[in-house]
Amino acid sequence: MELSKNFEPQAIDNKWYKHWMDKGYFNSTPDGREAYTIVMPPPNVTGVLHMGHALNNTIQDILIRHARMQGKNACWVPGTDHASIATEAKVVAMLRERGITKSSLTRDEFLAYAWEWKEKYGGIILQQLKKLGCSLDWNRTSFTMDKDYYASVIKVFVDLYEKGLIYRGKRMVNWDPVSLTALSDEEVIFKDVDSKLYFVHYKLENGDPGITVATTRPETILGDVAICVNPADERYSSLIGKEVIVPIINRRIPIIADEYVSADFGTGALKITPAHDKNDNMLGLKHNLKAIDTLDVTGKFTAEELLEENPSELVLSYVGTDRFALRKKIVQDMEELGQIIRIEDYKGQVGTSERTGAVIESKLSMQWFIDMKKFLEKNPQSLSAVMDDTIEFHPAKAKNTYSHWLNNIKDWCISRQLWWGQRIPAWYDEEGNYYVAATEAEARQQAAAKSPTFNLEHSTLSQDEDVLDTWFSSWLWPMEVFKGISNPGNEEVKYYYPSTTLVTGQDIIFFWVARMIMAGYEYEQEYPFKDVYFTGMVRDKQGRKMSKQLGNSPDLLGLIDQYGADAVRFGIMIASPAGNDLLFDESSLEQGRNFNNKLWNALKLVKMWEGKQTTDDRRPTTESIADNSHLTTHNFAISWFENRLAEVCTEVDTLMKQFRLSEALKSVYSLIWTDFCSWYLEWVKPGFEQPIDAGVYKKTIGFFSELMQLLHPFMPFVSEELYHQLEERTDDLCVKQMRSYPSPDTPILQHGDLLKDTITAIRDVRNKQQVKPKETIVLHIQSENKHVYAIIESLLAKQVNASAVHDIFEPVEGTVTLVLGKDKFYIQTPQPLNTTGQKEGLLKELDHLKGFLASVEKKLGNEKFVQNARPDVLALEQKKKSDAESKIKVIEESLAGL
RNA sequence: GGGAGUUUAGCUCAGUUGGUUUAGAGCAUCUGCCUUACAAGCAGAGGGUCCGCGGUUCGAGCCCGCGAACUCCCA
Repeated sequence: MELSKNFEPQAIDNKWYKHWMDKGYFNSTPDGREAYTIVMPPPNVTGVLHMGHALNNTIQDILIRHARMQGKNACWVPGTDHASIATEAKVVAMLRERGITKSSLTRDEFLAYAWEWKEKYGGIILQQLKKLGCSLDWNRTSFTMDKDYYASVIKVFVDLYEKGLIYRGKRMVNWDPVSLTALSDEEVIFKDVDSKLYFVHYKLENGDPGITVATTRPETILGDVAICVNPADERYSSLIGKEVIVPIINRRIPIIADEYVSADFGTGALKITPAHDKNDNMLGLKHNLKAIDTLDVTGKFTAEELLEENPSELVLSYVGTDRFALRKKIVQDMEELGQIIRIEDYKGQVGTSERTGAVIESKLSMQWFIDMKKFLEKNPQSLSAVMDDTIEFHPAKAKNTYSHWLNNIKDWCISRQLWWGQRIPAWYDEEGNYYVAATEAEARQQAAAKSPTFNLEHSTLSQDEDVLDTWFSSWLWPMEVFKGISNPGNEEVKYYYPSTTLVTGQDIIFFWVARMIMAGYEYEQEYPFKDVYFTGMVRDKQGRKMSKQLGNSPDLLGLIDQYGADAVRFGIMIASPAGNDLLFDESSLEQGRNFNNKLWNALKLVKMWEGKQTTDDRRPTTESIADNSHLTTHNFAISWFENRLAEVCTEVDTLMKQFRLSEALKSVYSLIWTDFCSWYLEWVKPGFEQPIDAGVYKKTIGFFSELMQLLHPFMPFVSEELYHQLEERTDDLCVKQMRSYPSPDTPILQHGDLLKDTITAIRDVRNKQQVKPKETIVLHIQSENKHVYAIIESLLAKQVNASAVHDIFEPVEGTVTLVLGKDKFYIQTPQPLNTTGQKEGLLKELDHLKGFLASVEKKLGNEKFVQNARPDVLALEQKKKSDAESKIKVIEESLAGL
């Protein structure tokens, strides 16, 4: 069969993915083998495949394929996350395009649209992962809103409520006035903004001048309940305890003192608006101040809580004005009253919604919370397991971040004012009492038992309108994908839980990793995963985050079409150590494609030998060449590569265990390209039109196959294809088990290094002497290790195009001298010598050696070093000295001969 | 404002309790090659004040202190 000029991945990728699926290689069921489990971080149903997913899932696929080839029962679970806020926003936007507003729909009608949307777009990302070659057990695909999953989330809520770990309370939340929901601190992004600092004067009751405060938010002034100064601030000590009048609304408020206020910011006086600022709220609670809310849920002015103060017409005219317009209006009105002293430019920060971009309002709101301190006290292993490496973080430095968060943990607000998600299982009676239960029927039973006015037949209960935070469902993911919550103790969860490795982004270490660990200890009394591999952020080559706004996210599917999935995987992995950001550059994909092509061409070379084999009985068989004394040209090459392969396999195994995947790939890459293609294949390659030894051919096919196996976890498609191209097979590489490798034979590897170094050095001489590739040289070797050169001599001659090699004991006149270690080479070239270049080279080398020798002698001349250094270090330094001295001698001799 | 991390060749990164030849790799660069697997290639080469300053030590890229720049997290 004719092989194409270059490797063409497109047809091959699809063919093999289908074949693997047909064979069911990715499916896992519990058996007697050790399980290797990964639960995929479920992507949002709103997502499309981007570089972050590609990085994350390539890593997981490498780990799972490696485990599968090592005889583990590999199980990689796919799935998606319902992503309340993001999905609801998408659905609302879709409805808006169709001219439908959310408020015109009932909850059920809206949810019907949401499900429709999810069915249509929700699985796209998982389909795209198939293109990347991800070996997922598709039978196990889960979704955080599946029926059982939904029920398990509700079950956990009820359970935690009954354990006293969930409470309901009015708390200051980050309110998004656009999506009309509370956000967690983690969903708020702080941005630097140019704003103004307004200096507002509050008069004393009797109309005398009072106190001036500096504020960035004058629109909240109608909710002011106090002015606060630092008790040590002498400027204001006489005013403490007096009352001032709030402009416009003319409310009398006290001047109080608290050390919280810093005297050197603004005027040193702070207005207190407990309903609209976190710190003010904290001070309000401390000083027993009322909170007066003046903004509604959409951020517009409301006078509802001002009515008992008989507000003026001016105040009432503000009703319905948006907070930013209100700021302008109130400033204008206060300027007219002469109460704005001055306005300064100010650089401040505002919190914005991660999802909608809206400026966040701090707002008092009734929400559901988890008491995280109590939860942690109940499950202290959540922290200790990470700190003592029961759960290992890669890189370990992520432990710092983790412990810092757990040690400063705050209560988790788990309610969201949305419809898409698990609805909070709390039911309210007409008197405002509430009952937490999995079903309404159970809630009714509770109500009947607790409330004398509740009538089981006639009274009605209404369910809480809110849904739970998405993380409140995904923290159960490693358990519930195996039905660990909905069907506790079942065979699957017993087999697969805890999972082996989690691969996720450092950015969700609190949102998700920490909470999964906490939930794992609460419900399975065991950690959810043994190792956590953190990926960094994907950036463009200028180091900018990838984002839609910048338009610097590459089209991944386009890249896969262009370069092939293996090349994309290679490009992503070659430079992304654990925890480091990946600076994505398309040129690394090119490197991957070139690598594919190199493999393809090596295949073409080997296939050329298929029909041109010969057996030579004079040589020892290639199967039994353990004894060095029998080494000849061909079987030295074989023996060397066999040992080199064993060495790298061991190395890769160690690197994989340490999660240094990028380095493991580098090792495989250079083993294939440099050791196999550039050295080994050249060494065993027969001359033009010559046949190859049948034993050598057989060995070469074997090596090539083993290299493909080593490469397979990283580049599954090309390796499977070549594995089948090399020989007719009845098995597939995908599930082929790794063999164990003996420890390599060091002398053979050293001989190989000597051979390679000698070839390179002589080629350098040829280059510098401008010897044409086709011209031959004659080589004279002066060495004490003649038996070593006897083994490698013919390979050496072939690789440097020497017509003859002679062992000699005396320098040869009229030749180029090359010094390597203690060995000397005299190279006879066809042209006259370029002695200047040679002299320069030798002088440079001499200079380097003398400098080196000086540094070693300085060390050895230091009495304290000789006294303190370990004996082996001392011996080494002495060896360095004698080596350098003898090399210098050799070079000086050579120079004298020039 | 608080905390963490990073800084090694033009770029991206290794460098494992301080000593293994006055620092390694890949990519990029330069030179020579259309050598019969591969120009998406082959052969060879050049390239570093290990961020700066001070300290500990016989010995520092590695340990300690101060400083600089960048990044991330939290407020």
